[in-house]
Amino acid sequence: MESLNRVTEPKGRKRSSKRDPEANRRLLIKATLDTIADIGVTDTSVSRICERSGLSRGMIHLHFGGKDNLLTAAAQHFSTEYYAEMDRLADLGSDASPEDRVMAVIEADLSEALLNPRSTKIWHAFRGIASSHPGIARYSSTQDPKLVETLRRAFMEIAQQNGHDPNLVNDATSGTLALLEGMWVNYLTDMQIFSRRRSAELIRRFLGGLFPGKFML
Amino acid sequence: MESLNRVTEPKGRKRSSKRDPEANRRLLIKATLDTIADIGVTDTSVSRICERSGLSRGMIHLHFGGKDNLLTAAAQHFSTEYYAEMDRLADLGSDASPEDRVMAVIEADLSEALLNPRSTKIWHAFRGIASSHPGIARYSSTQDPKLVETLRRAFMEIAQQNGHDPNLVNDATSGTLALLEGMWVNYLTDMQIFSRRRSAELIRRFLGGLFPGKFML
DNA sequence: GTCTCTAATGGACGATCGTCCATTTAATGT
DNA sequence: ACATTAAATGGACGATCGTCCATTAGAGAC
Repeated sequence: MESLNRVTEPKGRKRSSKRDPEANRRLLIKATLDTIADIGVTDTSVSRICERSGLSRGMIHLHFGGKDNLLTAAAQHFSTEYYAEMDRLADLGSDASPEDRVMAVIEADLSEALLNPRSTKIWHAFRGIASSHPGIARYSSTQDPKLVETLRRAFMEIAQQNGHDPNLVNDATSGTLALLEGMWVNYLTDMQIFSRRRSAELIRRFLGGLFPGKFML
Repeated sequence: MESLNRVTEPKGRKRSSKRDPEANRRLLIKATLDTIADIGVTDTSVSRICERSGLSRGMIHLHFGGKDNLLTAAAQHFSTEYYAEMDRLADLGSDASPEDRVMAVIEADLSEALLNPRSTKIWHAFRGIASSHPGIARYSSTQDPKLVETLRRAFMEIAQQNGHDPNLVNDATSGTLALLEGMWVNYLTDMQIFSRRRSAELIRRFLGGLFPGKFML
């Protein structure tokens, strides 16, 4: 964001310990997400966010201009963080086999780092209000272009070894994302019963059927 | 509900045209669901529900004892209606082939009767607040026992013709429901792009991979 | 008609909502 | 040390929230 690196800033110190607007901005966003995960969007009010962050009530209007903008910023932050973590977990080098790369995405999406009580609650809360909140809808899509491209490229490599029809790659990509979506819902519905391993193996099995001879255990 | 059929009631007349508590109950539930679909759960207030139903503000407390109970009743009603319509659309006789029965469920779930703007918005709105609203969580599951059993039975018949491992049936059932879940999300995210036909064919393709020789076009 | 009982009304109520701003506090420049 | 500027505070404000209840209206029973 902040494009100018203030030349007056000495050493590597982060400003001067107090009065850090940027840190407070982030603190508010974090408090918002935590509150949503704890008590739900419906009960997430300005007062509640402030009391959790330890900041005063005026800060939201000061830094975001209103509650709606804070919510949108929180949704954007959450989405960005999610895909950044996905990149970190699933980005094997391009020397890895396409099957391994696909499975890396699946296992990353089902890992505790991405799929946990906090993130599922936040994710579904945002999705639930997205229809009536255009600003949030922009960040509640599961079809991140980069992730889609990663999957598509991998499936393409697998498919062109044999002679499959062109829609196969599209279907494999959409189907994989849809299956993962379903797994998140299963996790939200009953976290006790849910098994990350079984979920990953289920998806592998579906892909194995789609690409005979591939995705075997 | 009303266990006694008041003997004094003449003919088939519905009470006496005015003063119909049961109708008002249903009217309130319908107004609640419509409001949620229109402006979202967050903005769905007692006042808004009443103004839409044309009834007075006291009715909610009178018939449901509070807003929370009304919301829960609305979620239950919606869920019941959904599965009733699913039954109506997908219940081929048991003389139909298991493949046809599975595809009937899939096509029903993707039909305009079940998958439309109103129902997707309501469904995801309820799911979004389910985590912080135990009463609603009970009706936001996608794993309706009867529907699961229908699919499981059909996949069982398909599987036991060949000699597959026992987990195949469970995986096929869970996977089909997960894929449908993902399709609903796709529909919510972008209704313009969504295609019912392509979605159904995608799921069929995945099942075709799982059961070689079956689910062919 | 009168009595009885319940459905239904609509406003009162305190609590809380989100917004906004006068004021205070802290850091920087001179 | 003082002036300047930005960050941060916390309470005032009107609007709206959900609940509750005194009251009115309507439909049998007698």
